[in-house]
Amino acid sequence: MPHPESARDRVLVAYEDLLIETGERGATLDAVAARAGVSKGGLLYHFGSKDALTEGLLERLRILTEEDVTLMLGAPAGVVDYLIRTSVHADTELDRALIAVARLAQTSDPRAGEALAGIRRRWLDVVTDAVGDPVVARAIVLISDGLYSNSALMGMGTPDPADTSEEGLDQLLALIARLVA
Amino acid sequence: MPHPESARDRVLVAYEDLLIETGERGATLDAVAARAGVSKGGLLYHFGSKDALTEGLLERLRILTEEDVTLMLGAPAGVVDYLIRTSVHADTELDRALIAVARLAQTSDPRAGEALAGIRRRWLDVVTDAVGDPVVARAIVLISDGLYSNSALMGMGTPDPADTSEEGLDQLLALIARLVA
DNA sequence: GTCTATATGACGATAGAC
DNA sequence: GTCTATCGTCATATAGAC
Repeated sequence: MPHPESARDRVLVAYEDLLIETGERGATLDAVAARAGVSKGGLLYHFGSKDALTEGLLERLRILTEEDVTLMLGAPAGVVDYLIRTSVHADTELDRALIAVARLAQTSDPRAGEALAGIRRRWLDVVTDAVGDPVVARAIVLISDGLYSNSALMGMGTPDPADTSEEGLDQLLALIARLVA
Repeated sequence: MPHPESARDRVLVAYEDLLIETGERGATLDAVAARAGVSKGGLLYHFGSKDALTEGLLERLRILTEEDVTLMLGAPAGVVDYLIRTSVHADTELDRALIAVARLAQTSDPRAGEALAGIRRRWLDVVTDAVGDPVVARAIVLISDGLYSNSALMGMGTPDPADTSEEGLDQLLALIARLVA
């Protein structure tokens, strides 16, 4: 975010927050405006419609994804370790944008669904390159999907600590290492 | 469903359909009534409120889950084979109820989230019993979660054919067999 | 750039006829 | 058991002042 204090950016972050906390239903223009500290009219000056607001969020997700892929490719412990460890909700900027867009994807916004599918495809390609075997790569990305789904995407109360704890992830990665070897 | 033609059941199925196709936002009382072929007043005779409608759906999910666990425990090819193969969307009654409830879980209905968490816990227990190793069991259920998430829960366009095809599942199961052995 | 005020429509729910 | 009619509320979006 170039100018985090600008009203436009505050609005985008508020929209993200409300999607995460209350789902699409609660992320109304009124609520977003109140959270961002502007009036509804002020909000609609920056984003001419709710659709434009969503487009802004998708653009933000694209940018954050590119940054993440770069980090993943340069990760000291390797691509797989990076992917799995970042699959549990850690409240990073990417996490938050991803969860927010996931909320939109379920309510039949096709653009949101396509954006998520594209990101997943990107990850799968990187992992396939890293481990060689495409079936193993699929299994790894599916485990990542499962972790994400449980810890962040679905609002299913408290996720299994075995899945989200440092120790649980270590065990999982040891298991995956057996597949890659 | 005891009396599939009764208006009450038609309403419940219509609610499910609309949650799946259009998300929570589109599953309004008006839309559900129209789809079920009754008036809004007629709908509200059977379910006194939208909350009661949701409660009816959750009850239906509970019943279908019990049936599924029974089938899983008696599956000829084993528990793991059954779980993985039924993790891609196959349009069964359970699938549909599960997806519908998942839509509600994301928009902050705590009961829906708890229902899903309970089902997942149930599956994890059964798989842990079957394979012995709890870490392997976690990995298997996570792969199942990932498959579900991609093929049905998230509206992400066309899922990867490698994940949903018979052949793709066979490859995945062969990989899992290496972990269990 | 940001505000208030308002138009327009949809949603959930109630009342009461048949 | 199912209908029509209607109320109150809240959502998106517009118009126009400052």
